[in-house]
Amino acid sequence: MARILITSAIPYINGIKHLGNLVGSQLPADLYARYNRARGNEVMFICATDEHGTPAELAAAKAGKPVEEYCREMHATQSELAEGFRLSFDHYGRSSSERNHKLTQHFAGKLADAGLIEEVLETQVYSNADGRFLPDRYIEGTCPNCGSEDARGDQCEVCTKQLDPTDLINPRSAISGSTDLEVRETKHLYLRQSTMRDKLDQWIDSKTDWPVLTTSIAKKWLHDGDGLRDRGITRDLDWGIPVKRGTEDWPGMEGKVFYVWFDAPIEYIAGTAEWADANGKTDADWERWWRTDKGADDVKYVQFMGKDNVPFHTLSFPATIMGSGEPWKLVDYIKSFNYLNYDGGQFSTSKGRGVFMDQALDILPSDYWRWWLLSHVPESSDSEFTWENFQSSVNKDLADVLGNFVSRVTKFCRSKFGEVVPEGPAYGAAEQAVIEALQARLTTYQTHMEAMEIRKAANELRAIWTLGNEYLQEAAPWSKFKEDPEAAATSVRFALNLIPFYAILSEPFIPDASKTMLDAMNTAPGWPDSVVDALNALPAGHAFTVPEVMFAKITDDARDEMQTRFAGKS
RNA sequence: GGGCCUGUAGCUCAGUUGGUUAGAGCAGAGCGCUCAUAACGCUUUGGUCGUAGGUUCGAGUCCUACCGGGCCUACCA
Repeated sequence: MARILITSAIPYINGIKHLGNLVGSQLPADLYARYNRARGNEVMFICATDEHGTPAELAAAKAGKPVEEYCREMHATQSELAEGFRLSFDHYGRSSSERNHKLTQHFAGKLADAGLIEEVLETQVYSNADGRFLPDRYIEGTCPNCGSEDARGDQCEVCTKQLDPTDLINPRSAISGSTDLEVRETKHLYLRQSTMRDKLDQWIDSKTDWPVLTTSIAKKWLHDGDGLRDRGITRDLDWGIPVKRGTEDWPGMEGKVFYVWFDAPIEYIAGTAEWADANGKTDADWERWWRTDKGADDVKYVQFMGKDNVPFHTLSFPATIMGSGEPWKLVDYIKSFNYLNYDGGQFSTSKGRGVFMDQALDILPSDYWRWWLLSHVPESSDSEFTWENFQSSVNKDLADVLGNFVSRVTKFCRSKFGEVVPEGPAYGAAEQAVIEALQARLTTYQTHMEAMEIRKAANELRAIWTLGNEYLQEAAPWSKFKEDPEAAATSVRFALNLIPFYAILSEPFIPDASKTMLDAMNTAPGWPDSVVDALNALPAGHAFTVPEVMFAKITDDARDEMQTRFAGKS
């Protein structure tokens, strides 16, 4: 039995996430977690909300709430939505937790002890009206290059020229519009990750099986220009983890907090500690996942994330781990994803364009979304959500191929034999042929799931469902029944046995439907290590019930209505 | 500007280290079945693999240029 540690990139706190966010990390991570649990592996699956940073403060201010209260409420909301999508986290933590405070400060202390922290005096733009330092992109003004009036402090979107905030003509705060800005000196801590470049480079080179998307981004950062640059890990903000060196104050850093990208990945570890706290476990119980000196040697650690998160997970976080000099677990595999677009463009929170997690669950059950999203997950390039495609997948794959299979088998049995598994002679050549086909496809399915080739796994699963319909067509128990009811009974018994088999294989993709199938068949088997045994599991005389329609189809009218509703406003 | 990814049938995508007639699902056409959510099964029509060159006995697969789409570019997270 293997031990698998799984983390999903932690979603930012400032609002409800859209389907693109969901499919880019949490959903595939959940698929992998469910699969590994089903195979009998010991799984620790951690996610959390990422709560610090300027946008969180601004979102709270906009909502008219103290930032702490805002984050607590949004965490509750996101937790609820995660449950709605059946994301099976062992713990859904918060980066603002006490555990993360302690651990982040601990890492900073260790890095400082190792000589990897440098204090840097820099100048930044301060807004008197807003009472805060402004990140570069929160400063707007006229572009000195093209004259556009909405250039940002980091780059002009019109002419794409890279800018420095002080380049802007008539600079103003993007938050308040105030022009009462001044340049102030402020001291910050930098992580000297440039000194670890060669070590990180070798480490990345050793990961030959990682997706190209992952390694190419890491390589770019390692070798672009002068190579990996040092990175500021503190900010002048109120909301965040106070800068401390371990448990000691850090002279000169009073009133400053750690930068969200320093503390966010540490929350993976802290979140596991939160799990222990929440479940009456000891420190040893979470440390055996993270400390190679305390039992984590045999752990396989897999991270899931969108491509925008790759630099932090391939470079900054490993630099933190390695630089600490302590035996923390490093990631073994990074599965990264491209973006999901929406109907010919991008999802847009501000324009209300696209489907957000809460809306999705209002419209249709989570299994519908899970199936479409996972079977179209943007693995090799950006992919696109269209309502036609969604409707076709749901109606064809779920309703027609799987749902209708369950329906036709159970209803036929009920009308001819009652709601019990009929007997009939032993399986013959026809059944044997199906068993062999299933065994081959099951092996392929497992290979894809283990390799996290999600689209291919979904295709294989669909092909496994199709085998049931092919069998029925060939066996035609409705014809046999007229001359040889016993032979028909065997066919029906075999087909009924396929239902729990399908339920188990499908569970990582569509957990609710899986449960419906198992409940209807009144059974709860484990993973089918042997297809023959699995298809003999339900004996003659076993009672079952005919389930309700498992997947209602999406009509053209409903589809058109949703397409209009979520088109957004320009 | 630089880097990376991507362009294969109407649509969504597979195509392992270059090797005989380029595959799947959906959509379309035909046939069959009638147990089932007018569902299912079988057969079948669609592609000079973005364009132009090059390497090779042989290229969707490697190289170059160009065209199109996307992402990243370190103070949004």
